[in-house]
Amino acid sequence: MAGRPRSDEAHSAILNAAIALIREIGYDAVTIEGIALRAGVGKTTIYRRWPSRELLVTEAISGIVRRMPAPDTGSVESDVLALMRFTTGMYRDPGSSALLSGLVAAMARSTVIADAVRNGFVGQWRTEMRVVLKRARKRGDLRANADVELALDLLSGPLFYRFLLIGKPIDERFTRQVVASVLRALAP
Amino acid sequence: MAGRPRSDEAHSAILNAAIALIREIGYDAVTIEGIALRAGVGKTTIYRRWPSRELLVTEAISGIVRRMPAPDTGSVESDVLALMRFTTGMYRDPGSSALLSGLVAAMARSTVIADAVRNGFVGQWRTEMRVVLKRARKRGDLRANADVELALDLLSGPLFYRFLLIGKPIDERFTRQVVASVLRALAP
DNA sequence: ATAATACGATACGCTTGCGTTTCGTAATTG
DNA sequence: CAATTACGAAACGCAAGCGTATCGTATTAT
Repeated sequence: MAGRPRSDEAHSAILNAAIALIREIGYDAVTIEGIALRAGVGKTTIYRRWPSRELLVTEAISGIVRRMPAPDTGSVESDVLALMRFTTGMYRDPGSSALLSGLVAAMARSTVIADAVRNGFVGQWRTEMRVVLKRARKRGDLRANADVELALDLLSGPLFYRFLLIGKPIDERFTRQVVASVLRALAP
Repeated sequence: MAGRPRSDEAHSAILNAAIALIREIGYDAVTIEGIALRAGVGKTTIYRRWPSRELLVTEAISGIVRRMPAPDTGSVESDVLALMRFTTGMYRDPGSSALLSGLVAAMARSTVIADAVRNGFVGQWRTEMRVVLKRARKRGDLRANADVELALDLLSGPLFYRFLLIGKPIDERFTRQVVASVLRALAP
């Protein structure tokens, strides 16, 4: 076979433009034409690769996953805090509010996007935190019957809620308070 | 002055149609024309009352507030649970996912809508829960220095997070686990 | 009765984005 | 060099919703 190969440059330019636009104007407001313009690419190039905006965005979301810390300091509290700070770091990023809220809205309407998000950074975070908590439990720093899955929700939930619904700052003090409370609840 | 008065019927029909549509198709997909059609009303009638979709929806949101329980059973746990069940009841309502996620996305882009939501059912719930927790603290069922505002986030957050982001059921068991954990963390 | 205002309905011109097609150019294989 | 495929750019017809204007009708105060 012959022919010009598809440009990897264009591919990633499109994905990056998609994420940037979601951050700036929200998922629902993002258009294929807008992405093409931002990426410096013809619409044709996009349609050749993705049949729908949904699948494009799904792939873009999956690419958001950054390297996540896998802390093991010997102290539950500092391990947990390290992962919590990864979350708060994300929240501090300008545009993350539009990004996250747009994704949440899209998730409510599309199982494909919902799965992509849950298997993406959300799932990864939970996986790492699960390791930290199980290790702590085995070590006796948490109750033997402590429910790890519940703990994940207790830790992430308040930040997520405060960030998206209440709109108050997720500062270090708040984060520490949440961690301390949850660890106290699960203490032996 | 003379002239036909504005129809209260039309007014509430429009607001109801707006809420129903947000539930069904999400905030971003709701159009003025759709609302007019659903309400059995001319577009003119809508534009005569609201200058923008945003303000219309803001007023509709403010109307969502239902009567909220103000429990005082003598037991912290059952008081808290009563208010928590008010929340879970909302979540159980079909379409509440699209409603809430759509509002969250809108809040990220409009301070007006954000304020309406926060002063609406969210604020009311927090007000009631605040009363319950402060009473419990005064009674000595919670630590004297228990942070009530933090407790509100610890209680609502996990449900909100699980509902919108994780997509797992908010059943009675989960609710009880959250309440028990938070009360344990704040116990004297 | 008459003037004033709101009503639902319908049509208007306008804009935006859709998904497709066409074009001349660029890159790759054989 | 020839065949093939991707590229960016531009134009296409189409559909939806915008906000406004114009109907004839209905409801009120004077």
